[in-house]
Amino acid sequence: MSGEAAHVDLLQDLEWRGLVFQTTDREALAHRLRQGPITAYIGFDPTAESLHMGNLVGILMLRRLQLAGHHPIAVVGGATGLIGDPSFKSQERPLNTVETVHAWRDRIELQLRRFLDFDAVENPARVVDNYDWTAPIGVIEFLRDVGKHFSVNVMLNREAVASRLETGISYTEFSYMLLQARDYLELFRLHGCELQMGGSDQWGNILAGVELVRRSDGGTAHALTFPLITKSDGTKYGKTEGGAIWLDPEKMSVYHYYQFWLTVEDADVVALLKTFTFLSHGEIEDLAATTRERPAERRAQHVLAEHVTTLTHGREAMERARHLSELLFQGKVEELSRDEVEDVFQDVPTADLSPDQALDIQSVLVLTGACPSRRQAREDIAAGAIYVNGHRMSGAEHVFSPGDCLFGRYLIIRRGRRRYFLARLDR
RNA sequence: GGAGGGGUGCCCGAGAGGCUAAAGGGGGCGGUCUGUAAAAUCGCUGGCUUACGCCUACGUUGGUUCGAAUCCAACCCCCUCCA
Repeated sequence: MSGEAAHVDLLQDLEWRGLVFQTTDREALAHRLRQGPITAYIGFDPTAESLHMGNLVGILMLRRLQLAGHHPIAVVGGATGLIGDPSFKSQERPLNTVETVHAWRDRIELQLRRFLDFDAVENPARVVDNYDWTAPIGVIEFLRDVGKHFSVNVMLNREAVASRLETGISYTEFSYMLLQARDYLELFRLHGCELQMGGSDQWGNILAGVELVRRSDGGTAHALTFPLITKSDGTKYGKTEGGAIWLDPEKMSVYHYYQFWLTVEDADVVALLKTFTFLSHGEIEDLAATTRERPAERRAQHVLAEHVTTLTHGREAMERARHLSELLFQGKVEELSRDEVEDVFQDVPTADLSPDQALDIQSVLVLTGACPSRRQAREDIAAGAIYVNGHRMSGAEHVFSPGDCLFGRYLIIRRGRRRYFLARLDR
């Protein structure tokens, strides 16, 4: 990653990228940032076993901050993850067990470590767990030292909690804000942390921390939120195709991750480049112009997919995904070499079939997961949606012989324009 | 506690004894067109079956009927109003 961002004013860069939604006193924050390195944090609660693309925005915010010479802290919510953030949630969440949350926390910490530089001489990144300072506090101490600074009246008026007043909210989740506020205070005291960032849904929680720092220690703490990412039409990303865009390759293969970024709409691609890459303003403007003038080229999408996939999974994995994409969408599938099939199809749903198994096309489609049922398989074939080894299938009764298979083993199945599946015959 | 209204397929929502695997939307999946885009347009959208057909499905359990999503009873949830 090039560090050209260092030459640009950080706040202005963030604003240009559309990454600033709200801040506490903007001038005060800008002034503080100009004075010299600041310590800032973002929290990540373990609510799943992996982080997703929404979290990536925050991770990259920390990275941008670090590139600009500041000190980033990533907080994993080993404590807050046990409580549950009610912000803008319509329903109370079930409590996960301590074992589950802490297992998730460990995985998430490993993910976070990929994105930040922990060996920087001047400003190494840090990962800390709020469980470390939250678990030891006694109830009485907590209620006296933290609780006394909060007005329930104010908390009830927060937009983030408003919807829950109708459906109900437990005391547990209602307390969440105090824990997060105390995190900020703790980091302010321990590391001189003066800025907390987060998604716009975190504004209330962050402000609670800002106020606690002021009331408790008379300190000045800043807040900055970034907008939650949505498509140009206002809908959420990853709603289709089985949900979230996960950063963990076990949960979403590198190929599918690469494909997600590659197939992004023209209307969204520039905003995504700004949010998810470290490309300079000039580079992004060039790509925007290319998208406008020669959209069919999809330059911006290619650059986006390459950058974000490399960032998340490393260069080698990205190149494999790109290679697979090229083979599947440009090359002739039947021209693949044997090694390429083995190497590159790792990320595609695969069914291993024993030689004595029936190889009629309907069974093969169901076994590979290409079609949910034999009935659907027949319909898909009739609709012309099924290709095997590059040839569109027309008969629903076809039975494959080893001779139909690439290298006597492989049936490369494509459903529709771009979904691939592999059937592999055991030997 | 009392009085009403309601629970239908992935979601919303019609249906009010046979013509209902259940209108219409949305979503999803495909075809065409394209640029692995958007928009448009067409088709499919419970399972098994070449097909006739069979099975499973309208909150749950029973019942009435040749036949029930539709009628009856009990039960479980949800909403509104009254106390």
